[in-house]
Amino acid sequence: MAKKPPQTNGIDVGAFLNSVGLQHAYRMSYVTSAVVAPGYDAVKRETGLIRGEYLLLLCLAQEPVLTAQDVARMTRRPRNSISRAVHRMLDEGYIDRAPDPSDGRQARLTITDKGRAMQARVEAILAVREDEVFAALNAKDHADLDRVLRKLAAHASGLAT
Amino acid sequence: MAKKPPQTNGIDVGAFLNSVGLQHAYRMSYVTSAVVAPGYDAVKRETGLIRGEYLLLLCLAQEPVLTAQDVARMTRRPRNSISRAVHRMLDEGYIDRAPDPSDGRQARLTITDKGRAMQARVEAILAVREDEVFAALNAKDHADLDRVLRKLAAHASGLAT
DNA sequence: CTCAACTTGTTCCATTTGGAACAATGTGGC
DNA sequence: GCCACATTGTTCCAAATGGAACAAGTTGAG
Repeated sequence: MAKKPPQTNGIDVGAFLNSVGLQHAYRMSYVTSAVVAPGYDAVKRETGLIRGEYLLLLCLAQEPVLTAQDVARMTRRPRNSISRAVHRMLDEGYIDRAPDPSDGRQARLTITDKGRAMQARVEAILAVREDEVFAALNAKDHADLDRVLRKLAAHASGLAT
Repeated sequence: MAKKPPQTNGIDVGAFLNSVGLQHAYRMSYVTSAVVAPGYDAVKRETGLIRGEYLLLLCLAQEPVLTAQDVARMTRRPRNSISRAVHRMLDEGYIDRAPDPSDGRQARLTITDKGRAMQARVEAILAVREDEVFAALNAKDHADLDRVLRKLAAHASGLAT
């Protein structure tokens, strides 16, 4: 089944993207949209979780203990979004929260088994779309992209929010 | 003035990003956030334009004539967002609209001189943040990233919305 | 020609989003 | 010890967002 060509009124989106004045940002943003937005929609449709919520689970699946603030910084999302997500994930039993004995302001968040199961489900959903988009790359492309993105992510994490 | 290290409670965001299970998507999304979100905020603060609005201008700066639908596809944004943007940009005198004589449903959008001036201003604002983030890359990184992103963008433009 | 199916642009509405202010707690200079 | 200042998590609220339904227009099969 042939794919409909990405043309509209003679506008070729791919060609357009290759002529934008900004260096990489627009193209990167476009590709990100193509991966993240449909993945986000699929996760929401299939699990009911919204972005801040599954990001919280993904973070807690990587690090055993985090504060809400940690998650906010790791995901570059505002604190109040994470705060809401924490409450909903607590209600669902996907995470636990315990006051930090050494700092009364913050709470230590951990993922539950139920939460870990949901996180695995979410990652599987996200991986489908991701694989579709990155299927265009060969081994060298993958390696190069990986190298550059690691460098960029490390650098960007030091920049102001 | 030294930059505060990107650490919080022992969580190194850069290291975290390099351990995420998803292949490229999360890192790419993170870097995109680091470029696009602050750029978006800066544009909004300095010009009052929101995302759909300046994307519309950027598109029209590249292609002399577009329909609202073209812009929606090029930017992967819903049509109603573009519709709103068109009305506001018309009110501001940044674009013109003329009915398409060959198809009564659609309208031909073009950018005005005033719009082009604003678009240049927006691109300058966006470039500042972009340069900051991509400053971490050397010439080979740039070339590799460019090559891979072009490939990805071309491929993604053929995928479903 | 006719009618069903489709496309464009729009409005309506519920949800998501994030800035700002806030209380509670911790920190550091003196 | 005390007090100004910073930090965490929260609530409130206005704005942005995107799905759904819609009218107007176009297309194509028969």
